[in-house]
Amino acid sequence: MTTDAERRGWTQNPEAVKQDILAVALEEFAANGLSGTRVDAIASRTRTSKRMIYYYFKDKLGLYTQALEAAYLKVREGEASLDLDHLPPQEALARLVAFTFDHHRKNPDFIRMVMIENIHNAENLAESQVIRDMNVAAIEKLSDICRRGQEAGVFRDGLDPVALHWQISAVSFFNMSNRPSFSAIFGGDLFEEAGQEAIRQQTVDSILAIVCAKGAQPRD
Amino acid sequence: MTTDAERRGWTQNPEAVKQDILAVALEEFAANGLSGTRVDAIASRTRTSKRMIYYYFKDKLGLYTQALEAAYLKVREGEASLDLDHLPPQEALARLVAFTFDHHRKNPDFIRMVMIENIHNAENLAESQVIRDMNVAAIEKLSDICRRGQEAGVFRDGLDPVALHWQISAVSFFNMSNRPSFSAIFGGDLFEEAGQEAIRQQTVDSILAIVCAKGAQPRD
DNA sequence: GCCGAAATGTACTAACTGGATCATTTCGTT
DNA sequence: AACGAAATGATCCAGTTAGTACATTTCGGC
Repeated sequence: MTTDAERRGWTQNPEAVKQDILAVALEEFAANGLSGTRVDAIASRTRTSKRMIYYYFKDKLGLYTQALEAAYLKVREGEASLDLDHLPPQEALARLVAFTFDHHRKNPDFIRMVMIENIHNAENLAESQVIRDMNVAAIEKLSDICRRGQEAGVFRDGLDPVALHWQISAVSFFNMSNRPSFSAIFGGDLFEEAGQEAIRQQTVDSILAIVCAKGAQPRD
Repeated sequence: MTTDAERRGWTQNPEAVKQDILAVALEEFAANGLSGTRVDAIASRTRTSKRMIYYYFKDKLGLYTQALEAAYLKVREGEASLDLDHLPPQEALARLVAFTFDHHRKNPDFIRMVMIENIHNAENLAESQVIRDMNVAAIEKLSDICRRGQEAGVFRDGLDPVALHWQISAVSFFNMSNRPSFSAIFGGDLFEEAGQEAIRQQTVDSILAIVCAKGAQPRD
């Protein structure tokens, strides 16, 4: 099927142009970093021109910021599907950890954007109210599980959901972010499928271990 | 005291010049990334000139590579002081984890260099035999503890020292690398002194939990 | 004290790169 | 169908930056 754009020179289509640019920009920034990315490189991979980048996104940093938001948005959308309310607390937590681990694996561009943003001290991320809101919401699932676990007496008191989230994120994130250096040094075994399953299980176990009340049953 | 260099124009001092350049380069690369760093910026902070950078390090990438090696060297030197052989396995492991956690905190430049290197898929790191050797040696302490723990019957069988090291590194590294984004989103409480002690303890606990043999005493 | 290689300083350049300018086309509204 | 705002294309430019050419100084060995 030939679109209008192909038949004639071009058609006005602001939204599609914006999305086209944004998608390419995300890939380029994720691949090359902020200063490493060339605006011309983005433009040339686009169906439109550099002119439009500046028209819609003001400047390189504006484009980068929106690409960052797009990355967060995409990843948080993928999390929404997870429903754990019907599971007992231990099982729910185990699922959440395993899911988080896998979810990070499936979103390398997101990981790289966050890495890059951290290199820049999260200065752009800090400006984005959108991103803060998304993430604070993301921790509610975990808080909920903690509360249920404590009410059921299977989790210990004094749990800090943020600290738990911190640890879950740490391993899930590091697994992707430092894969190149880690496997360059220690070999790639851990990043084969079998290795990944092992460290995912190890992660689940270690998280469950620190939340479980003394004397409570280990699950399974 | 006035040195010869100050009295007259300058003195030949290859080694000092090299080290001067390298120290500044490490700071600049750690702060700004590979493509974000300006060779002129390094040169101007040096007691010497850009000319010497190219004289001793060939090009920007050569300088970067050596700065990376210097960062690794410095951090691995700091680890050598740790002696755990006289401690019982559980205690030794707890100490190693806590030490690793703190050691990462004390070396932000190293963290940032590794982050940057991972952005570049560890391509330069992979080339460096020096770095690989250093790191493989670093895991021996851990292997040793595992072996002792298993012989004493307090650690479970089938431990993988590399997987353990992976998890210890993950939290210790993430604690520094993602601090900007994490605290932008969730606030900085975890990175105050009290918060850091809490998550360090949480890390120690979670590692001990996954190595301990079923039914073995929790330490303390 | 002199000679040559190593070390250093100064000035320059060619290429790159973010961004701007100018001109043109589309298309909803009237 | 004409008008004006929005959207797009084609070029250009000024500042930056990695890297170099050329000249000079130091200093150990003889």
